[in-house]
Amino acid sequence: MPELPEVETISRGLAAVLESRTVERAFFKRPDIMRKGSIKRPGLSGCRIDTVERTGKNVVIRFDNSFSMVVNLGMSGRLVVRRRGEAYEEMKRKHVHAGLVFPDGMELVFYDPRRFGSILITRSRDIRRVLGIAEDPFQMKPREMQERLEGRSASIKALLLDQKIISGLGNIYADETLFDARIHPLTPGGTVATQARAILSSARKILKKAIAHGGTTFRDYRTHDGERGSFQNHLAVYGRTGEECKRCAAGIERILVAGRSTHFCPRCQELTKRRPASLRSGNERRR
DNA sequence: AGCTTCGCCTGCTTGC
DNA sequence: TGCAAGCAGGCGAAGC
Repeated sequence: MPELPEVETISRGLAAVLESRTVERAFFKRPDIMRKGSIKRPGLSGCRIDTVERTGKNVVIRFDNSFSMVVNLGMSGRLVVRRRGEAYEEMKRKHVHAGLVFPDGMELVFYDPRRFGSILITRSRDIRRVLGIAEDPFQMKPREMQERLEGRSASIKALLLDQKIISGLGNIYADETLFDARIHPLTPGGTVATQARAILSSARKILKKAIAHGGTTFRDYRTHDGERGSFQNHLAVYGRTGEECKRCAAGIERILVAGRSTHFCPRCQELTKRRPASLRSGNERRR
């Protein structure tokens, strides 16, 4: 489940290994992993990798011929650099969907068993615009975040997961952010618009810490080296259903919000103010 | 348009 | 032990 910290970790690792390398050839084995709007047959042979960076939850590899390869890892996707053919010793061949081969015998492999991931090749430099996603928590101004929340009746959890509102957060870090900000996940976005600054600052704090730990590995996520992250040992609520809240010792609860399992402390993140019925969403009932 | 649910996909876990 | 059902979830599509 690569979210911003995991993708940042992968991108940094790849940047160190790939930047200034020349591509011998590229391969794309499964057409269905290519995102719609992607350039179909990009000429990547012989071009050089300028930079590897992160945009939202995407790894962006920029080439010197103005092409960019945008990789979304979905939830089980991995990008690993290995000696040619070696990737298959640890990963099933049928799940390797694309890759870049380099002249010195190394290759970058895109592996994704669940195939929720995708690849987009574009000539545009504005990746966020091509993907239709918003700034991430490090880029977004509190004022902008506030405007995006104002008048919204959807739960703050659903809005934090919406990459068009703010990018980079997934299920884990949305829960962790709301715990830190002491906001109940079912709170309608509009009612916490004025807390935009606090939400952003919580998100940044959590994300920074997670990046410092190399991200969170529950099962699938690995760095470009195949290493695990360690932030799962520092999570306050995610995956801790029934365990004690680290702040108040109440039992962490798990409910379904926006179709996602959602973890929170019922005491620290109380749904306090009663809002007008017109703002109340239909599924505030706990399931 | 806003909001919510669904379905894609595989592999691990749970329960009978 | 074996097998089916349940679950995980990013994201786009469909439905309300």
